[in-house]
Amino acid sequence: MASLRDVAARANVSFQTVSKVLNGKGAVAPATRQRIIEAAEDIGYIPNALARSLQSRSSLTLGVITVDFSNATPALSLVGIEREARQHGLSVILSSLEPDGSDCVRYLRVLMERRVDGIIMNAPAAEEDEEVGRLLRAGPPAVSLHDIAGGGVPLVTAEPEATAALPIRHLIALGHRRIGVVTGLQQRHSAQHRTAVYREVLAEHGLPYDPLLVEDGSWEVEGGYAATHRLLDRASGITAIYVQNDLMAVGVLNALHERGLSVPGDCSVVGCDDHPVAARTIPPLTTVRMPFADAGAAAVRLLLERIASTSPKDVVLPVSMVYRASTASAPASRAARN
Amino acid sequence: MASLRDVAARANVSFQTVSKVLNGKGAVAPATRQRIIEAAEDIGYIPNALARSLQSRSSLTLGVITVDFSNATPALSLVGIEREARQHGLSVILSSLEPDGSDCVRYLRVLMERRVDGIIMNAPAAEEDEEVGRLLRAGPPAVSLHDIAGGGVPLVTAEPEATAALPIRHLIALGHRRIGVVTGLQQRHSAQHRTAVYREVLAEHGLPYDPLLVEDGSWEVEGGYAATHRLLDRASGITAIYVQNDLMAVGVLNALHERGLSVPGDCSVVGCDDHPVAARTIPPLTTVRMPFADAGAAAVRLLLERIASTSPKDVVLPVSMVYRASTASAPASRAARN
DNA sequence: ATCCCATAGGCGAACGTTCGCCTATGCTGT
DNA sequence: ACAGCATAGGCGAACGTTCGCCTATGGGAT
Repeated sequence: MASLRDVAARANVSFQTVSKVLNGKGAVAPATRQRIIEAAEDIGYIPNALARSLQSRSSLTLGVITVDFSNATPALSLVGIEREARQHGLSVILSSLEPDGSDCVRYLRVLMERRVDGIIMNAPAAEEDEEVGRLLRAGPPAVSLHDIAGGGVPLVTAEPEATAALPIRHLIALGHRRIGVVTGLQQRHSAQHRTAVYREVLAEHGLPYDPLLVEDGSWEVEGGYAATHRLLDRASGITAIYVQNDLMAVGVLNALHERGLSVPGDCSVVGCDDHPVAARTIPPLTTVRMPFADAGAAAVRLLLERIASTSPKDVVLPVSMVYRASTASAPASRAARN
Repeated sequence: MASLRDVAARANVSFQTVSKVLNGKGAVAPATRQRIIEAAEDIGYIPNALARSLQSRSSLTLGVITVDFSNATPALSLVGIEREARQHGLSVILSSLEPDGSDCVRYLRVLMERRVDGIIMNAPAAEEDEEVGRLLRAGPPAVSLHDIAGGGVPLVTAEPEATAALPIRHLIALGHRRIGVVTGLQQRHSAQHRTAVYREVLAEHGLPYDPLLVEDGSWEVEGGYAATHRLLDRASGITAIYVQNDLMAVGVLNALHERGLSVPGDCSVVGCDDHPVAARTIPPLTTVRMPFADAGAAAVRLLLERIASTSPKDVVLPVSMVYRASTASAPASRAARN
């Protein structure tokens, strides 16, 4: 593979002069410049970014550590990150984690060895890992899309209160009083927080909190399906279900359909995320639009600020309700049959 | 940031000896070894992979060029790639493309500058780009998940014939004779090929091909929804629809539901991919299971072979039908109302 | 004719590694 | 007492850049 020296030999100049020309730096005579450019093209010179980074101590690379992105939501964040990084001329090194996040420290180290200019975390599984927190505070500039143990890392989040409060208020306004909840993995802060907000909003409206109405659906379609059956098997009078993501909501709708319950006639369903399929489920799903891709992009911008200066201010992005056909007023007096 | 020299100074040895110890290469006295290891830990030495790669002319990095992976299927391939790469100790540099693939050449060049050890292509938008083909043949070892203009690049694909033939044969066996098709983007080879196989299978069974039964759904939920309405508006007697991916099938099911057509009573639907939601659509979707993640992993393995030797043999992965509730025998004699 | 300065381009050093070769030391066998 | 050899570790070179400084050349002003 050709180097600056090879180009220089062919153009009869020193290799440093070639460097100047190719980077448009120093003063070089037009004729020489032309000769060098032609020589470079002739032998198909391609600069070596490794050597360049070594010397300039900047790799123009971002490291991303992410939860498994088979699911749409982390994939969307990743898309946002990648796109924004690309627009700033940065490459992205991607590391995804085992479900338990146990390999996070190892991959952080790999990123540090590769001298990435910054790190973006989207790995909720590691949100309680103290060692991860330490490394992120000590290592290159970092930004996270979720909590980091010990703090000290700027966060980009979607309004955490509103994310849960909007759909619950919507259901309460429609007259629902017994609202089931299908949660994400309950050890995740986001799931815990959404459930806590659910309780608070109930309390605000003088409604009782019934733990029988809360089931873990583990973020997955099948989890939502199974959780719904468990919920309806053991609790009565449920006229609405708040589902903490749309993927689970697909399972919820299916379970309700299996039980012969109509949505929203017998039971309203509200999801979260505004996943692409949410617009065409049967019925189309009322949900909370989450700015995943925007959050990824915002994380990159925040990271660039952190790299430039050192102002660690968090970013909070707005969420909004998308009203579709899966929610309606609570059935007059009869509860959902179940 | 600490270097080998810093560790060496602290341990009172030459920096090359530190290198030996940290890489477990040369013969070093246990006492010295210990001293060096402690020194390295004390000052928090982290090797510089950039310098290492420069010297060893191997970056332990794979470049991936992918179509936008907001959709589940390319995301799954990417997951497979990343996981397999990780298991081989390789990092992944991710570049996603604009929908038209126009920036492919640019990102290929970036990957070459970064001296990636190999490139994996999953960018159907660039499958006709001659320049991309040239670069891939001339540059570092490459493997692709789709056609490359001019060939010469090993391919990993899912049995292209079976992918379309299985669902069509299934529908014909159920007695369907007028089978609508909702295709992916028609300029994509895979969509073209599936539609061609559809024609062939019809011909095998002595059934006529009616271009009115084929509509472009552009791979997206909304595209599937709109295509279905167009299809049913202009063609009569359709009792089944073959949809070239599950995401569009969600839209198809919704459109049929809107028209008051029951699935599979009035119209059967068969999808493709076995997307996670396919198991819980209403009704659950009969579909073709596509090995996206496996293909990604296989691509990495094939690439490693190519890097080692130079045997460019393609890999073809099996697909299989998943029978669920969206298909049934054709209605006795009456056609679908539409 | 002299001085000055802008322009063009050369050159050494450094970034942090790995690799191969060389040397000093001390131990074994005769 | 000495050849022979294994062991420990030093050292130079190279990987391909960028950067800053230095020098040769030539033209204009005095």
